[in-house]
Amino acid sequence: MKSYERLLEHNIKPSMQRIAIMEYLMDNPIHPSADDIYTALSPSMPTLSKTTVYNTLKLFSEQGAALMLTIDEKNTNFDADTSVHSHFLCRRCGHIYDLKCPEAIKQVENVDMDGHQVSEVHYYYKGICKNCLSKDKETRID
Amino acid sequence: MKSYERLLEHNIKPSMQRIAIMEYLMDNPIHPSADDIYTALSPSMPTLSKTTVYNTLKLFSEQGAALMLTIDEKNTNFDADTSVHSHFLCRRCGHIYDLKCPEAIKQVENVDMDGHQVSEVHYYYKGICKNCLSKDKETRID
DNA sequence: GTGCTTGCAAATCGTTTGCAATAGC
DNA sequence: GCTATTGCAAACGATTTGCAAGCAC
Repeated sequence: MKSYERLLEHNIKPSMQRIAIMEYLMDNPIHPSADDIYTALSPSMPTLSKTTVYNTLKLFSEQGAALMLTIDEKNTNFDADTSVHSHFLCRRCGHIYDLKCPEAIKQVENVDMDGHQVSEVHYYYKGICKNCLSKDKETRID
Repeated sequence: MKSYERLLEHNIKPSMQRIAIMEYLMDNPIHPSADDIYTALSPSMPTLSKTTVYNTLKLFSEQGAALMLTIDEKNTNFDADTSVHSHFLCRRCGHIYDLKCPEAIKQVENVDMDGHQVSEVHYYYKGICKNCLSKDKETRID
């Protein structure tokens, strides 16, 4: 069970709840919010509380086991993929896409940060996603 | 008066409140929150309401006259400098620093965005700032 | 049984909404 | 006078807190 090992790797003591939340994050790379996770797990874990979801996600991000994304002004979103990559938020449909981090950027970390010690990097892009763009084309009257 | 012209440039009809808020943003490039701005202006504008500050900042960011930063999970911060640059948040003191956007990154926009139409770019770094680092050194017992 | 984890209910707080009062052309 | 802007009070909603109960070693 991958999620279990993932917790150990990040010095997080496993519990039923923690395993379930990590598993959900790893199996559903859709950048869910705390509420999304609670709603998804609640049916199969009726005693799960939202507080536990919040506590657990906070723990994960502190331990580096998940990324806390603040790309969407309305919600905090979570990502089990902690490798260096960028995110794109569609202003129309609200989806968050993963983007390869452009090669040019990868070199940049820890270089020329003006003396600050960097431990987290977030590259956010916002606009209209290609799916919403193509819907525009379909319905346009030329 | 610079802030007045700035509003016109972005098709924002000037008003006392809008001018004051833009002026505060331009004169205080400390990435204030809505509440910071309200608190700062309130003494000299006793009838100013927080609602107006929120409405105005929303308008500014929609019109491209200011950036809405979501680097800090707790607060939304605003920046009158809309040129391409990065931000660094110190986890210890909470300050947000402007950073030159590394040359390598500047080229990247609108390139290889996987077909998505990008209208906003946010580069966020988090960690411990150089000032907090040097305080650590002073008090360390070697 | 000690300490960590969980979960409920209540509180918090930044932000938004509804709507009436006001200002500007 | 008509339209946009402002501001108050109330609502909202995501997240946090206090604390009691449960679990694990």
